[in-house]
Amino acid sequence: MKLTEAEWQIMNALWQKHPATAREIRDRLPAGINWAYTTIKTMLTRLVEKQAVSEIKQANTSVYDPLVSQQKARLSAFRSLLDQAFDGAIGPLVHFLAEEKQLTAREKAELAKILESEAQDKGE
Amino acid sequence: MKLTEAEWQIMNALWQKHPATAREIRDRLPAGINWAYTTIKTMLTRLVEKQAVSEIKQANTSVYDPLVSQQKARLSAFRSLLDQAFDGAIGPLVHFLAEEKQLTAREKAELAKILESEAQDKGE
DNA sequence: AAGATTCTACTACATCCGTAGAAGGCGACA
DNA sequence: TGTCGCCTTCTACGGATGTAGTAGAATCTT
Repeated sequence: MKLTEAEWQIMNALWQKHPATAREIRDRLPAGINWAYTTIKTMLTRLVEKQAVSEIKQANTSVYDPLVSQQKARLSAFRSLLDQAFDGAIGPLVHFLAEEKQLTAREKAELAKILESEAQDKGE
Repeated sequence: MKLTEAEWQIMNALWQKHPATAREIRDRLPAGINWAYTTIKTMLTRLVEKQAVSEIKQANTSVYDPLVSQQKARLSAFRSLLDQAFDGAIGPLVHFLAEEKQLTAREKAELAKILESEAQDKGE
């Protein structure tokens, strides 16, 4: 399930709270995004075709629900990034993160802490 | 510098070893990608327009060099992913990685180890 | 110097993506 | 019952993207 940039916006709004109508989604889009109502509808239609969301008509108004979980969409995006930009492996990503001055030490520490405790839990 | 999927393929081949000619790039693309020579050229032209690579003509053949480093391209892709799929923050990504069963404990541990030593080095 | 090979520049074209207008249906309300 | 406001579906359109063919120039090979 590959989402486009605009579709991510919609999905993000939908995951936030659902089911939701097109208008609700629109109101929940980040400030700065001011799409016409019909634009939202168009994208919802496409997402329904893609089976990323479901649509049910209540009276004359459609309400939408995500069919793919945020977790799943994130995984897919994450894997794509890995494949495309990091040789498909965690190793190069780690390397990159370590090198990357633009991530603060705090961010790195946070990342490290959680991952470490996780790894211990599971053992390996 | 936003690269498309196909452009990443080209850039990956180019970063691997450069300068390189179109033909060399072509030969270095992952098995499974079998683009026509002219397809490579088209994309190189577009990358030159975008100023992602430079082109110098040696005799009648162009040789190409990356103008954006792999590190920079990676950063940009990483940030995009963060913004698009993880609320622009490391936190949610961490959360995701921790939850994600599909990353092995080994991968997580590896990630954690490097990040931790990094964070300590730098202090914050 | 003819022929084969290889390169470049230009053009093409289907599909996807972002974005939205137009037109018509329906319930609320004066 | 006319019309206001919101909803829906259908249609559109320019630009980006993936993919490549064609034609002619340059170079190698005998």
